[in-house]
Amino acid sequence: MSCPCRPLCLVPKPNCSKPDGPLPRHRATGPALARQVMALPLFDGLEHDVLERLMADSTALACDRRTLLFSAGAAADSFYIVLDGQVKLFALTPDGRESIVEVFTPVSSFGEAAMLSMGIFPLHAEVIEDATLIKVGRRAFITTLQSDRAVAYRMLASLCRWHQRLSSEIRHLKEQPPWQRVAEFLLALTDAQVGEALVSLPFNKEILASRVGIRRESLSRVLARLRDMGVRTEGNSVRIDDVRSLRRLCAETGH
Amino acid sequence: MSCPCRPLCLVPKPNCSKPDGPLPRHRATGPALARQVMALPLFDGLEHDVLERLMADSTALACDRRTLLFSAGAAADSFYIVLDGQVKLFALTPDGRESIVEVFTPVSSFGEAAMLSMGIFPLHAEVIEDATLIKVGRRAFITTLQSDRAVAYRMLASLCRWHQRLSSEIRHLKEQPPWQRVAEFLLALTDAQVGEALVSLPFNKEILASRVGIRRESLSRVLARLRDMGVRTEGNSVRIDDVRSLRRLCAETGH
DNA sequence: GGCGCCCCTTGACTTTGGTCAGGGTCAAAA
DNA sequence: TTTTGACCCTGACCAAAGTCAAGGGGCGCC
Repeated sequence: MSCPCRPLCLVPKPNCSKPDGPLPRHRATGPALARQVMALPLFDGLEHDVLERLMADSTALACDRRTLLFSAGAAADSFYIVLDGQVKLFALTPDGRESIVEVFTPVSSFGEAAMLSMGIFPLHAEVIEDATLIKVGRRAFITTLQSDRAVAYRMLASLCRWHQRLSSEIRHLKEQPPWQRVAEFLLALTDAQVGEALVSLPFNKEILASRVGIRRESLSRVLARLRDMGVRTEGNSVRIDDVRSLRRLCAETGH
Repeated sequence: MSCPCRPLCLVPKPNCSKPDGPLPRHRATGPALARQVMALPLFDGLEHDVLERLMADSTALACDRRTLLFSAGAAADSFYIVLDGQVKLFALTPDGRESIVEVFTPVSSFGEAAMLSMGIFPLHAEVIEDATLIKVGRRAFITTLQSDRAVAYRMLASLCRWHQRLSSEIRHLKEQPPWQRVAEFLLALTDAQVGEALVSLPFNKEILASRVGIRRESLSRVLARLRDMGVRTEGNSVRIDDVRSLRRLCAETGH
């Protein structure tokens, strides 16, 4: 579960000759892994040895589906990086239903906010697809922050971007009807600007419904209605006949 | 519009004998103003001279209602602190309606996120109640960030808290029916935990409706329904008969 | 095969929020 | 005084999402 030489040696220095300790269930190791972690907006451009030190105080976790990482109210003394698999952050409504706030896919991180502000997780986190995670402790992280002021600045920018994403989601929830939110979600899965696109849903429909803020029955109906607009969905693969025209439809009046 | 001695001399050092330059339309000046600015979570605990330097490169603005501070797409090379009055951040839907994302009241700040991430404002900002603002330039701010690493850390924490607020709002939008969102909004206006409470709405019903994501007609109906639950509203003052029981109602099933 | 489980879909019905139109109150302007 | 405009409420109607119930298809397992 951990690297042979250190708690977690993800970032061998260029001249390191030791064989990379493979992480369970995750294909990338050593340099490839390092490249992935450094691809996180959070750590983008971080110096090699700073990252090395950070990772040395972290642990890698291999978690099965349905593992509960933490519950709301738990002390947040670390945050997580998703290398593989998926993790959902959700709340429980008083009547026992769960509402999914976010789903994290590789490569992304979550929990920094809770860790740095209140020190308490406000939501529950559960692995929904067998996952490989890195757990980064608060102390190590703060040390890193202080060792290099560029890190703090970069992290600030990264949080700001995230902030924008959240506030645009609020906008969408308020001003778009559900079918447009679904359509935009699908469109976000492809880079294509024109013509046809074939995308595959990153998770099942129950979760997708929760992400766009409707029930799964409504999602079914929405997808049925979208069929008339050239969105054919079978299983978890979706073919969009004309990306451009769908985008136009989404941009039109929420009415 | 600006302080007599400097672009903006909000923070006279203790031994400064110059008279405080009064800001138009804003009661607090000099030390009182400094106290207000330092009350911002963003600047909480900032050293006196650091703040002084920051403010020296800022400008104070007295803006009338309906002033457009910036439009979506404009270059974000500064952010704003609200000392007095109110500013709304909103988007325009394709059919010309506006949806308000946030309303800022004293003392708070906005625009940091846009400034630090993309450098472009994603929303429009308009003064909705005659306001006194401080406009802080990017360069000065970044200098401050770098001069004191504690600032960066504090700002990180502050952004994280904000992040939590946003993500809890997303939760509410998804899992609560409008009447609960309205009720929670009202409850957030009082500190009382039990018994009766008398609150006054910080802005008119049109804006309130937009904040909770419904139309003003719906808000009227919601307020009418809330009357049966002991929420009497006349004008912009609202009396809640039993805070405790209303809170309980809100916590119950969104169903 | 037969069974149960999971995921998804569909239909019938109910509830609710949006839309449109009308009207009321109040205060400032003409 | 009347007029105007800002703000708010209400009713009638409609479209859409939630709810409840039923059922289909795929898949692993005994």
